[in-house]
Amino acid sequence: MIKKSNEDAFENIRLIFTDYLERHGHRKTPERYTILREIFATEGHFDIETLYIRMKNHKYRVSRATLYNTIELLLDCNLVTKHQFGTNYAQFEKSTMLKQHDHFIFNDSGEVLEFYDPRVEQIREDLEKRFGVEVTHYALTFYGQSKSTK
Amino acid sequence: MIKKSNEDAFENIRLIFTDYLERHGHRKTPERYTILREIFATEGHFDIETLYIRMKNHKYRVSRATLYNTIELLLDCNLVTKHQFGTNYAQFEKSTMLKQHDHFIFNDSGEVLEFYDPRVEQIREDLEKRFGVEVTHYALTFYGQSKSTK
DNA sequence: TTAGATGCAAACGGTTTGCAGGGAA
DNA sequence: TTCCCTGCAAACCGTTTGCATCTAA
Repeated sequence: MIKKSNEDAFENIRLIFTDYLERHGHRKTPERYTILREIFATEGHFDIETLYIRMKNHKYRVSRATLYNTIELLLDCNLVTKHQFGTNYAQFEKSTMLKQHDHFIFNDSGEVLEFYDPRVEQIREDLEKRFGVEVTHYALTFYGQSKSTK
Repeated sequence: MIKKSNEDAFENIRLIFTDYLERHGHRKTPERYTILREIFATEGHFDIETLYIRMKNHKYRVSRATLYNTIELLLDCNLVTKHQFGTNYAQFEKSTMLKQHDHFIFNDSGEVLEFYDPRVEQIREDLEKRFGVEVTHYALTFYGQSKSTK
């Protein structure tokens, strides 16, 4: 399922996860690696229910409880990022750790566009100085629609 | 409860709401105005449950269903703004329509700081040009903690 | 008079929890 | 062998919905 050219990259992800599990005294169960693999084989954003269905379709025996549990670990070691785009359920995406980006959400379809603007980083730095705080993470999300042709 | 100096401002809010209700053929019920008053007598952010408890304490007979219903109307006429700060429940605040601002959330306490940075507006404009979209609203939220004294 | 609004309680749906059985170490 | 982890199902909790009653228009 994963393209040959991505095998090495995924192997690296695996190692990061393994290292995290070992350092925290967590067991390296097959379920955890299966979930990791499924997530990194997925493009774009996903929610727990979608992931659950997808894994069921792939004939993996997995429970929602384990999905929630494992996602928590993946968030903790920064392999996955969590979003709350104004809906009542959480959405996730695998972290690239390379390309920082923010989101534009289409009001009608919920479709997600990604963009990057370096000025966010400046805002963050000024904020930290102004209030004497330390930013651990942030979310910048725009909502809207295609420009109506006037 | 509302200071004399704010009476005029609130009267103006009332008029905006009345106008909205009339234009949309909605009834001007006492419940709706009571909820409006309670919200505008509140500083900072609130959630539905908190508002419900507060109104019960003030001996107002009100149901959660009506709160959700009325909040929907207040959102629609831009008198109230909705936030989803990563929790699984929504938070709201009365709109000032004057001071645009964004948020910093303390990871531990959930306390909310407000700040303003004009560069967000520039990012928005560039985004609209770049993708040919129209932004209806947005959210910029930073999360973190007080800087550790080194 | 009557259609829209309210209060109440049940239903809904995403997430969390309790627990018996299973498997990594 | 130990006890952490899993699957399952029930519990949880914020939000939505159904319905009988009420009331603004």
